[in-house]
Amino acid sequence: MAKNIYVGNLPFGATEDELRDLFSQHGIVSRVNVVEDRETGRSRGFAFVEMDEGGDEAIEALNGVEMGGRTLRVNEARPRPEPRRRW
DNA sequence: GTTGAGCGTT
Repeated sequence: MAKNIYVGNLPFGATEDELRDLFSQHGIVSRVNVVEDRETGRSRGFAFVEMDEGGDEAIEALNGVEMGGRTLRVNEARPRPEPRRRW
C-alpha cells in the first residue's frame, strides 16, 4: 500500500519533477502533487508525494534538508479535510 | 509562504 507524504516549507521554485526525482532516491514514487492556489495559479509552498515503497525512509532522509534556501518539512500527510461527493 | 482540486461523474 502506498504512503502519502506531506512536503511543506517548499521553495516556490520547486517543481513536481524535482520532488519526484528527490524522493525517488529513497523509494518508489507513485504520485506527486504540488499544491497551488486555484485562483492565482501560484504555488502555495507545499506538496504531496505518494510512495509505493520506501516512504518511511524518504521521510526520515528528506525531512529538514535544505532546498533552494528553505528547510523542507516532510512527514506523513493527514487525511483530506474535504468530503468530496462521489458517484 | 505549512495539509490538495476538478469533473459534472473521476
